[in-house]
Amino acid sequence: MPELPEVQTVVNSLKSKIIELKFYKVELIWKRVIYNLDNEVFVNHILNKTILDVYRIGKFIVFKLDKGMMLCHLRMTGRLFINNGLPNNLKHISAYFHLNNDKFLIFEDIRKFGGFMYLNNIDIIKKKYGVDPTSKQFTLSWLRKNIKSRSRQMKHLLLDQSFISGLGNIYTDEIMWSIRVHPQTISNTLNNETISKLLKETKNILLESIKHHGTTIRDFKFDQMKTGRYKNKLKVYGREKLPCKRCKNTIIKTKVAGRGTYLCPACQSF
DNA sequence: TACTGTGTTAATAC
DNA sequence: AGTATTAACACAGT
Repeated sequence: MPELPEVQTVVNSLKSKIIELKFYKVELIWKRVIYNLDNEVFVNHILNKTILDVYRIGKFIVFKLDKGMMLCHLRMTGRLFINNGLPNNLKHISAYFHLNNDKFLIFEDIRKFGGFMYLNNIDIIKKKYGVDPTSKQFTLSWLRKNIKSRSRQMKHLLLDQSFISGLGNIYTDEIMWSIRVHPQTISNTLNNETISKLLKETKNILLESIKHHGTTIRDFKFDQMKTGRYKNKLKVYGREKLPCKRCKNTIIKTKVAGRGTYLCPACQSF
């Protein structure tokens, strides 16, 4: 499931191949693939626009155009890649964009939850989404203040995109394990030392995962079917019934914030 | 056949 | 106001 490192990996894989190009033709196969506008209006906005930059905000891939911007969200199974031609089987292709170098930007999405937006400016997104954990704003003083002023289960809080933008189910479990905090711990009970660890480990885990091109459990692919290697580095996610890599106790799978949650009941005490 | 997982939003409840 | 819970979306996999 694409979270911050996976989205960054897709951005990195697209960037060198798409900058300076234009959308020559757009085909929206899945009719609900545009989140915020009528399909026709969306197409008219991006057609013949030059792509000036590609970057990430939270879990959004942003295509900066010479007027406005196009955002893509992969949700759970979205794959976005450049291809020389169209695939033979269009069954899971939600949309494709014919580029003016005769290649295609293809959006494949088995579950069809992913999609696109066109925006004139980024203010709406900036207002709605929280601090990016790889940005300069993600500091100890910010984290302390905002964790202690809330009374929420830690996993719930970390998953809240309006608080920190970019984390999902895999990395929240990894972060909680690495700082030895039970995911149901209430945020305002964390001490300063633990919050420091949270800051450091969040950055470490995300940057390390980006280095390994993210985590592929099942669906995540980038750049024509390449997979991320961070799965081999996961300490707790997906390790139900296996020994904890720290204390050898058995990892359990439970439900927190409505999500499947992996944890070590011995070193993440509650 | 029925259930699960997964990101996000909307609706609802406390 | 702040927080938690559930359903909905759509589909493959079990």
